[in-house]
Amino acid sequence: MSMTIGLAAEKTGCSVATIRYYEEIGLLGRIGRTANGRRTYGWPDIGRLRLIRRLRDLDFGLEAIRALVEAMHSPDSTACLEVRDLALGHIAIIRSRRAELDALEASLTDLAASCSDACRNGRSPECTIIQGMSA
Amino acid sequence: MSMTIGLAAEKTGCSVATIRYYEEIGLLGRIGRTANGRRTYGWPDIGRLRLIRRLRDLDFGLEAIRALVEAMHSPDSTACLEVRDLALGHIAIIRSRRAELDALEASLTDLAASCSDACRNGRSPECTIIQGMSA
DNA sequence: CCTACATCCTCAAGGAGCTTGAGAAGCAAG
DNA sequence: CTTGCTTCTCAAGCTCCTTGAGGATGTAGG
Repeated sequence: MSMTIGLAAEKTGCSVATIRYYEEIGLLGRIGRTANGRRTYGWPDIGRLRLIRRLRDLDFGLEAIRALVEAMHSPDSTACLEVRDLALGHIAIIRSRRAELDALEASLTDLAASCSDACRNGRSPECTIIQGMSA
Repeated sequence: MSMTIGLAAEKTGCSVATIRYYEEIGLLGRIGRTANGRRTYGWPDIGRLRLIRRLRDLDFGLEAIRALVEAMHSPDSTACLEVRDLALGHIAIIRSRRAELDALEASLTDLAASCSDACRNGRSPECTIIQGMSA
């Protein structure tokens, strides 16, 4: 029923060090200890870690996760709906990031093309990069 | 001809602190000083800063930028072609990142939808999130 | 029972790319 | 002269962990 940190790491996909870190910053609540001071994890802990891991995979920040986890432990919680709203908000962020990436790709493509054109034979004064240096 | 750091910041779009940081990590080479120890920037410095800034906007890492900047100062340099190759390599990275974002968005959309379905009236045991907690 | 070796513990620092702050000094304008 | 902006030098903080040192414990094999 109660596992060592290594086992918990296996079951959750978090590294041992990461689990300790999450505890340190207060994401896990109280974690039990054996007589000799080793951490012990039960199923609720595993579930919590898995949830955290999933939300991290979804690119939520630790503060957002902390808020959610806390919401889930308050009795009158509508945590589920909160999660949904956070997810929806997050989608907006992702879309704008993707737009940035698209712009980035276009710029880089241009850059590479102009380099190829101008610098076919090595360094050229026409090169956009070199221009950036001196302008 | 020679500007204060504040002016340089204005002209390059880097913050004052960032410019000092770039100097500290050796991206700028030698920066002049006035008699009382204030930094002075000439046009070549401005150009170099602008280039760095542009490459950062394009999401190049500082180490890559350092390599490029150094290449540009070596006499036999084909820096321009190097930049082009780096740009091309970078495009690949960007594409894979965008793919990740796409997957992320899909997951979040699913998540939000399942929340909406299951938790229309507040917390529900069916909710994927709540399941994550206890499973 | 003894010896490896794996796992655990607690600090502490590192990494990327800056930002922010403290505390002090200089410079220009009113 | 005073006010207020800019500059200076450290130094620490941010995010999210990872890596390492140094030491104690648990487990398996001989």
